[in-house]
Amino acid sequence: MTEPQRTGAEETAYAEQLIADRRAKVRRLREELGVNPYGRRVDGLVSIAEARSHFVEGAEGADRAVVCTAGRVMLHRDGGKLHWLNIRDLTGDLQIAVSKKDADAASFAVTELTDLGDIIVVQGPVMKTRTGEITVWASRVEMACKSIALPPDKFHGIEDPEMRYRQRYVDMYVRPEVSRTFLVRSQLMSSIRRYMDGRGYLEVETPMLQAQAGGAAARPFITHLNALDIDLYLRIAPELYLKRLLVGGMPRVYEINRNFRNEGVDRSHNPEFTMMEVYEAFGDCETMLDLTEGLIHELAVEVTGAAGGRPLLEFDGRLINCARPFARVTYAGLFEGSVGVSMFDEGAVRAEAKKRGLEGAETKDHWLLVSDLFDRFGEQGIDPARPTFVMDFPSAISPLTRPHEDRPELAYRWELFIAGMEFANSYTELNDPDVQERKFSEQLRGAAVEDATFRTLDHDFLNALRVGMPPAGGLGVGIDRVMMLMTGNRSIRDVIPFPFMRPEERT
RNA sequence: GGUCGCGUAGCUCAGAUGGUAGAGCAUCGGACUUUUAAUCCGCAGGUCCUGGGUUCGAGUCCCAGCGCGACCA
Repeated sequence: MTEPQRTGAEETAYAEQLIADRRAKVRRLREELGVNPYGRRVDGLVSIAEARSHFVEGAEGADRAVVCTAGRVMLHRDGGKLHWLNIRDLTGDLQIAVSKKDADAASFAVTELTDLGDIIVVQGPVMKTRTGEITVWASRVEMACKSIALPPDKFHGIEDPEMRYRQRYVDMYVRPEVSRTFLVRSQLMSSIRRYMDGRGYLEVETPMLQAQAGGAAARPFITHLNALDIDLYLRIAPELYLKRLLVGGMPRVYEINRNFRNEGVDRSHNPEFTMMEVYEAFGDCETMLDLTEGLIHELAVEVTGAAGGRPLLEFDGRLINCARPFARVTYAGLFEGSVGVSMFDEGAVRAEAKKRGLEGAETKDHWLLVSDLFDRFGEQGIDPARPTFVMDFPSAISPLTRPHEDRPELAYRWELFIAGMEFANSYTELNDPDVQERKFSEQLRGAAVEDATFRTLDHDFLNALRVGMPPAGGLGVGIDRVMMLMTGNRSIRDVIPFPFMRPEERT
């Protein structure tokens, strides 16, 4: 580590001067105009979209609708005795004209002290200018909040991706499509819950602080409980607790919440991410497949408006057809097609792994090599433009999954791939406590040294299975990725309002 | 982890071959009652990411580091 770098937290003398200019206007509003630069409660406000909707073609004078609306100042054209402003809220933009003749004197004085980034309240009739722009011809203007921060370029906005994510609150008003994404995300979250609730699934909440981080193969974050002086893990998956609820007698449960994985940060991975997990007693992975296909299809129909037809989502430069049924391929078939050898042939798999320069081609477990090869090359065999279920994963890499009766190397497990990303993962759950215990132990032995510290046998979970869990289907859906697909954003950072960022160093 | 690219005014960006650091927007002062990235006149604004090196001279070339991004493993 060397000297911390200079950051945007420090201001140059010039930036300080620009801010001082803005602070001076705060003072002038107070001292010269007797106006509170930070506003007051306003009743009867309408959104900008609603204000625009009140425009009546041909209406003159008193026939014009008078509205009261508010927004952030995006543009300000000072014409001396006539000011033009463009304001913005979540619903859109609106032009405001403030004429010295038609606005009251206090309002006009406030307008003269209005800068880009301020939030103003405007009242007046809705009309159209001679160039056809819907405009509120202000009779009254109030300062709702004076902004003393320096606004970004009025035309280019913020271009630096880092600053966009760090100052998302600026990014959101500068780029309407950012706010729109979060709006759609919010609506789709409701839709997902409606879909699940409508099918009789109960939404539940299970621990995020766990003494053992189980239910997935991932490195956990470690935290500390002072009261007991013990380390705890942030959960990597809710699976083992949701299954306990099945043991307890809940027939259909789901949880939508954050999981935490101490791994890479890139375009499709955030350290904390939102998953939906679902368990259904007396179901299996086919039950979950129907549920998943229906959900993705329904959401796609909702965002495209393609009622019942073929919802086509534009993503990463291609159209993705979410019409049912989705494609199905087998893991073994995909493996053989992409890698060129049968995954069941250990010798051939090792030879191929060596040829392709994989680590541990001679020493690693056969099925771990298969998994490595599949992750690296197998997914290339999937048509990215078609949602595709990859069926029948190897048992050896699916420790919580029931094996096929007639072919125990294969498990009743599938994953859903769309546009080269994994969207969902589902099992027919293993409910034989003895097989489960054996598989956990095998997995522990196979774990790398650094991972072994996190992998301990969850004895209470095994006890729950001994009490008895009904046969069940289980499902995990990566909600952030669903949102990427549905909103057409290629980066997970664009569907998470505040994605993880390296903390800024301050000197 | 690897490769490539980027880092210059508050913001967005130019700065061939090394030779006094530029524009637009924003700010500040002035003009303007139908503008819409308003326009016009004027002023001001710089740790060229950091450190080292080569050179008479480095924003520019070299080395190292930091940060960000893209692609790849």
